Amino acid sequence: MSKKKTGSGRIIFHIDMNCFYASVEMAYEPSLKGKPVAIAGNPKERKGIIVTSSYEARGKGVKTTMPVWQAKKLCPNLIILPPNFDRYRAASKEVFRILSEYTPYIEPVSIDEGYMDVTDANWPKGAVDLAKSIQKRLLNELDLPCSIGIAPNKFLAKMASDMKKPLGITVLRKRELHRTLWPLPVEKMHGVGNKTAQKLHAIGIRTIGDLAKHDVYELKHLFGINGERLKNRANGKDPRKVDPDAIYDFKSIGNSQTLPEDTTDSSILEKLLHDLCMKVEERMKRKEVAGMTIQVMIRYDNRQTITRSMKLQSYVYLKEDIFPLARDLFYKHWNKQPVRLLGVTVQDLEERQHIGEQLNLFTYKKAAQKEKLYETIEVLKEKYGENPFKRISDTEESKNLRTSFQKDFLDDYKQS
DNA sequence: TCTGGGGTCCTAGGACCC
DNA sequence: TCTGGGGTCCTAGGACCC
Repeated sequence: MSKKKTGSGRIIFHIDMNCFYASVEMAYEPSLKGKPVAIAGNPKERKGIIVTSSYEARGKGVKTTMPVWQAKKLCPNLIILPPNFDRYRAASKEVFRILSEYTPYIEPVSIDEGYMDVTDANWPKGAVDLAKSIQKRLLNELDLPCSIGIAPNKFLAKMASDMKKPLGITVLRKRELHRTLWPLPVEKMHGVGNKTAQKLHAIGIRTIGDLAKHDVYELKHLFGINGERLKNRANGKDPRKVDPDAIYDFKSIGNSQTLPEDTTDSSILEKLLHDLCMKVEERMKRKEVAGMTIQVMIRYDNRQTITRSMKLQSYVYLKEDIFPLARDLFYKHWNKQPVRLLGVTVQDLEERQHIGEQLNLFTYKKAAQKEKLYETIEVLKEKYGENPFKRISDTEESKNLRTSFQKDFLDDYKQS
């Protein structure tokens, strides 16, 4: 239903949990309330940056991504807690469970924010009252504060939720944009980061209002398709629907890690690469997906970062498949300089049941043209049953078989 | 003793095909 | 005698967000 709705007359909420990680810790340990609290990693492992902080800490100048030592200088009595992601995930689940009692049209955007299309929510007292009810329940039942933006589309709702924190409820109406949205500096706009802000300033655009009125051709020339989109949003236009299924089609799963210290020791690097592949496998198994592209990221001691990727001939999700490929990619492109961070990502994800069939169809169809491959298929069938291509890499032996099969197959296929 | 880790989307160039 | 133009796929990198 929500997907079919057109741009007119929708009521969209953006729910933004205030200082989410810090608030969850305070709900868990109420004695922390009213104190400057920050969530940060361990500085000894070079993960010591502020992830989130309470308003008390922010008041002293503590900001996200700031190194811990700097934050402590600004706020000596800052209480630093290590992140507890399981706890945050559990809290997030509770939040969305409560939201889903109001409407099924919910699109989670991240662990601590989401959109709701409440156009058809049955709430006779109106949107503001509905927002109050949601806010009150999250606070009473979970001890978690949130801000809510109410607007006719996602962009405006997002901007609205940002305007009053904590515990704000803000309505953004289209006809009032000239006094609500347009006076804001353009860098406050969602989608405008540092680089874009610089470029906009260079052509004389300082406020969102300036952007709303600017020549669309110049914007397109400078920013491509994004230029037109930014102008539209500045004018309160955003056609994106609230899509409850958006969370189900992810495009990639990756893990990366900064080393405790920069190194050129290949045994350390290989071990890290291996651990990363294990984590990726674990997450892919949990989500029951597989992917077709492997990407390795290398960040050097000077913070220069490269990514190198490889498209495969079949879907993978097992560490035994991912690791050798990731290792090859790494050694092929590593320039032997000290490494600061490594990352492994699998892209082009598909649900595993779904691709099982695809893979079979593909292999059978092509193989039928190739006499030589019949032999291989027979061997595989003998060993692994009628469906040899579906999942044959669970043992070392079958993995080798499959790899050589693929290689032969591709060579032949290319010649044909 | 500077700057984590999880993502998405867009662009641009080269290879290759017709 | 020389070389168009469209389309897709793959790869790398950049900008942005939380």
